[in-house]
This record gives sequence, structure tokens and C-alpha cells, in this order.
Amino acid sequence: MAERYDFTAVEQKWQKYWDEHNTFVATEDRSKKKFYALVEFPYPSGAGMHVGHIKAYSGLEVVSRKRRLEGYNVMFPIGFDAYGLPTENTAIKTGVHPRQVTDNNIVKFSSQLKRVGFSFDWTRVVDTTQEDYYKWTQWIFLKLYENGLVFRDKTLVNYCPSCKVVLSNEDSQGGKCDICHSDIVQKDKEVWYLRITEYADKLLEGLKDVDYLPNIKLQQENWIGKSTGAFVNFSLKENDEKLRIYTTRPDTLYGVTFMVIAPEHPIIEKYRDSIANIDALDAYKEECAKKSEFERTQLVKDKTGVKIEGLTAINPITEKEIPVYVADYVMMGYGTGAIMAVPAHDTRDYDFAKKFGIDIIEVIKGGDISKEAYTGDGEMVNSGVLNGITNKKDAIEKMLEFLGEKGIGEKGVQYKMKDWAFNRQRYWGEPIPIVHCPECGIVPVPYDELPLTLPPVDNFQPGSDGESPLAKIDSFVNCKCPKCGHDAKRETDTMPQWAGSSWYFLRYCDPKNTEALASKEALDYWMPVDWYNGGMEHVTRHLIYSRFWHKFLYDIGAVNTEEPYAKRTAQGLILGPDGEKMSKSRGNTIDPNDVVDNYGADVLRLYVLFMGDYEQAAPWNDSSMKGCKRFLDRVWNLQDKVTDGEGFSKELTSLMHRTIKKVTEDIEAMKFNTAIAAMMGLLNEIDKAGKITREEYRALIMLLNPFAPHITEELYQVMNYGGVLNEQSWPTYEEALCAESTIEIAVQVNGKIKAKLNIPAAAEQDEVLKLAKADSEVAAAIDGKNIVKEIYVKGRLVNIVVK
RNA sequence: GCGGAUGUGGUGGAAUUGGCAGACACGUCAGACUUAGGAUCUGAUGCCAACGCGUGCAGGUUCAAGUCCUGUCAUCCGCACCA
Repeated sequence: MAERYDFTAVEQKWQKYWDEHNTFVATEDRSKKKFYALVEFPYPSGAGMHVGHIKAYSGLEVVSRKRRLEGYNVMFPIGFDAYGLPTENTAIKTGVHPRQVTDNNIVKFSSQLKRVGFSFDWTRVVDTTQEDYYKWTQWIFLKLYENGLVFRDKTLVNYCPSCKVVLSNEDSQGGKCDICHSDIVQKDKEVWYLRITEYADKLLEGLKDVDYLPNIKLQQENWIGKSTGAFVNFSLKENDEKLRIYTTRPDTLYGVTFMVIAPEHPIIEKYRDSIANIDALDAYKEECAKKSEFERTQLVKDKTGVKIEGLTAINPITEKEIPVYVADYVMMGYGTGAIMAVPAHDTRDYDFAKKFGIDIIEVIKGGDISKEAYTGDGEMVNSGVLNGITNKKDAIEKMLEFLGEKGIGEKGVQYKMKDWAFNRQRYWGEPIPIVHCPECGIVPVPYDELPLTLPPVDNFQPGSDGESPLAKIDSFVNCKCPKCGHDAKRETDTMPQWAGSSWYFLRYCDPKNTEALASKEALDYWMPVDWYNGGMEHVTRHLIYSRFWHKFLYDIGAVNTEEPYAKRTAQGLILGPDGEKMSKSRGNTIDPNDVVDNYGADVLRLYVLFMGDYEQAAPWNDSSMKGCKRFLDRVWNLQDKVTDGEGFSKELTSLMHRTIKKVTEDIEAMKFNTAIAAMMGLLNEIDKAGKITREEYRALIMLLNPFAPHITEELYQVMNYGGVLNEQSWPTYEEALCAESTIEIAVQVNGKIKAKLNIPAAAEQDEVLKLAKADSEVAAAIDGKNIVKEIYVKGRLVNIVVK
């Protein structure tokens, strides 16, 4: 009898072996075919690893191990995205420096990752908070600056009064701070922006050439939110001002009966002296500013607004005078902050017009505008030159032409995506390498002074007005202007957490390079990433930011591929045993360490892949995991059934070849659950047969290896196959042997199953039908009836239709 | 409101893309071995006493529908007054 499997000892033994033998270190042998597998590097939080991390990494872990056995030079790196607020908050709370907190957490994470036996290349670890790393983050920033993609603007920003930081739109969705969930307020602030909108079209176009899951592409497209329409200039009656608007429906221009501008629209300030009800407008503006973005978007139904007394617009087509309103359903941040309102064909304008008693003019036939706005297509009416056109596209085109001739408008494109607010008033981030000089203005830090290091501080409490803690460090702030030598001050804001993760995949290619972010040779060989897997929550922000940086680096010749990731997939969440999202507050979290202690790393790895479709969310279930434990134990105990004599029957051999085929294909399709199920099914049949040859056993062990590497390496050694498993080759199957010689088919009469039939797989229709009709049940069912139709689906079923 | 996804036994989930619904696993029941069983092994297990009925619900197409079409309900996740 085989000894009982001691998973703790065996797992430690092989982890040590892999470590000592550099088993998973990617080689620099560039004659070999490469495979670059990337998983999202973790934020090293104090809570340690989560089972979600295990699932996220296990997918490409299996693919990577398989690829190595297939002869690829695999790079499967790991690192730490270590800048960020939680660490800083821990530091504030405990008084331990963020550097120390980060280092402790990284040590903790590393040992946890190693315990699971992931085949990461530990020689390439990157840590975004190390000087030799963020030097290049700053370098990219300076390059962006040099190329006009960094600008400074004073605008209303999302400000979190609790965290005391300015947040991007992405970090403050729903009007709540992404970190502490407090309500966001709008605040005037001078901030740094990256001109990501400049790359909007390239980011959209690039999606055509990459292999991302369709819903990931869709989310990115929606995020970028390209729309085509027209800019139209409306004249004002009282002065020479042009009120410029953006519309996607220039075809409805004849139906414009009023205009609406955002409360923050500059025209109000400009003409405040000629506005009779300026007090009312000021009051309204203040009221709007107090509303959080959340409130502002919740009260969708109830439109508010104030008519401007003293500014009247002129519809450039009809030349009729129309009123101008201020209302907060128009946003300053999209388009021009002003709209032409077509109440007959836009539900928002309709609601507003009804409430304020404004004219509603139908210009598209098909609805009943006395009841509601009609947003469908139809024949143009009341529309001068457009009358009679029934096609929206034609109407738009005609109107654009008309606007062009009259010089009052032109075709335009807008994006929902906004420029990237690129600074935080926090300590634990990359310093922005900029100097403010009273003489020269904004001056970039020279490249040879990089990295601009984060000064050591004891107090990282943010300033009361949202200033960075760095502002309090005189030795950091005070400097000489690199350009004129005059006394100057450093920028004290730091970069957002997205910065470090926007290029880490490049650094993995050449992590120790001191001359460049990575050598050209390394990038030529490794890039692009062949397969990137991560969470669905990162497919817009992180994925778009990093694609933006990469495309920029491509444009300045720093990298050699237009797109960073050839393929992107996403895993589903692991839910708590109660089916709810895992969270500390719900108390339904599972600690991977406990699982490794009690069941072993192989069981943990196997279970997170077996629990359901990889891309789908699935609840954790302890007892279900035991099935995986049993399976591995049974594979171990199969040793006792190894025979020197005859092995598998013909049928079982066929099943094994089919299993090899299935596992091989399922891994590529991320159908890990069915791959494991197939191996379980094979084991069940082997157990029934009660015997297995050494070679057959070897194939099973190889097949299982990517999923459960420790037990399979051990078995390989125990069985004396020679060498170590990870230096062997992935098992192959013979297509001819996959075919079964006899198969069972169903016999239906009028679609109802009457019998099952075992027939030779090669049997032809006539033969099968003859056999089918010979069955007593079938014969009874068709007796005395007319056979209308006979269908034979090869290898599946027979259906006899009778009347 | 818009967009996306999902809905299958007591549970997690499978189903050559229109061809035997429920693979695999959990759980449950029975048996074996045991001082013992929360270990292991063997067998049974969609529902119904049965004719039969069964993939959220109602229709439709088809010899044949979990899969296609039309409508509808529910849940989850994004986005949200985007002009």
C-alpha cells in the first residue's frame, strides 16, 4: 500500500526544489518561442491574500505550466502595486512608516504566494514604490509633458472632505469616494491632467486588433463613448456673442424652441451686468453646487432651472427668438456646456418644456407629442429644406451641408471620456517631477535628476485644505529652478495609484535596467503580453490608462508594439458561502492560508478552478472542496493499481485519449472546470477497471500537473519515471484513438425516446434504421402507421416520424 | 432610463452549438469495513404512487428547442440628465 499522502511535507519539498533550481525563471534564450502571461499584480494590503487572488492567478498559472511542458520559454512574472491610500492610512493610524508597512506586506504576500506553488518568476519582481522603478514612472511623465500631453487647469474637481484629496471622475463614481465612501463635494482647484482624450480615437481603433473578450471591448467602447454630431453657433439678440452647442441630432434643428446652459457656463459671468435676474441665477448656481453629483443625477425626473432674463438666442435656421435657461441637467463637462433643446424629440427637453410651458414643435412624424417626446425615426416635417426626408442619416447629412454653407456649424465628435486628473494630495505616491519657478513658471525636472525621491517624513497627515503632506517639508519644497537657477518650489502633489500600474508589464521584460525602462532587445522579444488576465473591475480604468501610456510610448519610439496586450480575459468573483460578495464586514471571507493548512495548496488550486465557470462568479463551498481533496487522494492511491501486465482496455484507452484532448483544449478556452471533471471521470473508469500501466499512469500525472503540481511531481518521483516532471513534455493524443468503436444512440418515434441502441460507430443509416425498427418498443410504436420521415443524426440518434 | 450578463435537480455546475437534459462534484439515502466515523469503499439519487412531467414564465418555428424567434418576469453587474 502507498503511504498516506502528506501534503504539507510534499508541498514544502517541491516549493523549495523549484526555488533552488530556478525552475520557473524565464530564460534569455531568444531562439525559443516565448509566451508572456500576465496577471494583475496585487496591492499588498495588510489583510494579506484573498481567495480571489488565488482564482485570479490560477488561470494563467495552469496555462503557463502547460506552455512550459509544450516547450515555450514562459515569462509569468509577479510584482506589487504598492503605492496607495490604504497603506498611508495604516501608517497614519499605527505610526509605522509607509515604507515599512509596504515592505512588511510584500514579505507577507510573497510567502503566501509561494505557499500556493505559483510558478512565478521571482527574479523579476517589481515594486512600484522602489526608486529604480518609479524613476521610470517619472520619466514617462516628463515625456508626456515634453509632448504636450500634460496640462494644468483650474476647474471644479471632485473633492473628498474625509480623505482630503482630489479624485478623478473614475474614483468618485456615484458621488461617493472610492476609498472611504464619503460624499464628494465640488471644489475649485488647480490640477494636473493627462490629455488622454487625445488618444481616444487610437484607443478605440486599437480594439480592432486585439483579442479581448467581447464584453471587455464593449465596456471600453462605452467608456470612451465616442459620438458624432455637430457644433452649431447660436447668435444672441442682445450682443455679438455666439452660444456654441453640441448636438448629435442636427436634423432636429427646426424643432429647437429654447436653449439650456450649465449653471457654471462662463457666459453668465461675462454678461452678468445685462442679466436682469442675476441674483436668481446666482442662487440657483449655489444650490446646484451644494448638491452632490449623486443627488444631481438621482433627481432625473424633476427638472429644475431658471430662465435668463436679458439673454435671448436666435435659432439660426428659423431665425426665431428663443429663450435661454440655466439648468443643472446640462453639464459643463460634456460638449460645450450648452444645448439646443428639442422638446418634441428628446425626453429631457420634453420634461423641461412641459414644466416651464415652452413651445413644443414636431419635426419628425410618428409619435404623439401631446403625450410624450418621440425619439424614433420618421418623415421630417416643419423643417424647411429637410421636409419629406424619411431617413435620419440623410436628414443629418443634408443639415450638416446646409450648416456648412451658411457658416453656422460643422460636424463634430465628442467623447464621454474625460482627461485624466493626474495628482493626489497624498504622501505615499510618486512625486511629480515639476518645479514652479517665479521667473520661468512650470519647469520640468531634468531627466538626469531622476528619480526625484520621496523625502522621508514622520508626519504624513494631509494638510487641512487638501494640500499634500509634502508641502510641509521645506527641504523638499525649496529648490533652485533647473532653468534659471532662481529660488523655486517643487510640486508637492504625487501621482495617482494608476500611474505605477500603467507600465509595469514593460518593466518585467528587463526589471534591472538602469539605462531605460527596458532594453529594446528585451521588449522586442517579450512584447506584447500574450495573455493578460484580471478582474472585470479593471477593464476600463487600468486597462485604458495602460493602453494610453503604451500607445504614447509607441509614438515616441520607446516601445515596439502599438498595443500592450494581445489577449485579455477576466475571471469571475468568488462569493462567500452565503452567495454574497465576500467582505470583512459581512464576515464571509475565506482565508487561503487556512485552506492550505487544512487541505493543501493543490486542493486550493484545484477547487478554485473546479467550482464553476472561470469567468463566472461562484460561491465558496467547503464541502464541495472536499471532493477535490478526495480526487487527489485517489490519484495518489492509484499507485497500488499499477500493473506490469496488460493495461487499459480498448475503450479505456480511447477514453484516455479523449481526456487528453479535452484537457488540452479546455485549458486554452479557460474551461478549467470541465477539464478537471474530465480527469475525474477518467479516474472513475480507471478505478472500475482496477488496473493501470506505468505509462498510462504517467500520462494522467502529466495531465494533472498544471493544476496540482506538488502531488504530481511527487508521484513522478515516487514512480521512478526518471528526471523531474517539469522537464518533461505535455502528453499528446491520437485522434484515431479518440473515436469510439461502438456507440449508444437514442431511437425516437415522433421525437419521443423509445429505445437506446448500441451500434458500431461506422454504421450507415440503412443499417441503423433496420436495427432500430427491430427493437420491440420501436416496432410497437410504429406498428400500423405510415412512416413519414426517417432521420439519422450520425452518432447521436434516430428519429422516425409516423402518422 | 441605457448597456451587459445570468436564470437548468436539495447545492455548485455540464451539455459537439438545434440532436439522449442533468457530465463532474457536493449533499442525501442504503450497504461494507470498523471500538468509533465528520475516514475509506460499493450502490442509489431530477420530480411523480403512476400515465407522465420537467431547463424563470407565455407563445412560436422545427421531425427535434436549455440552445433559434416574439413577448414577459426576476436577479446581478456596469453606466447614468452624454445633448
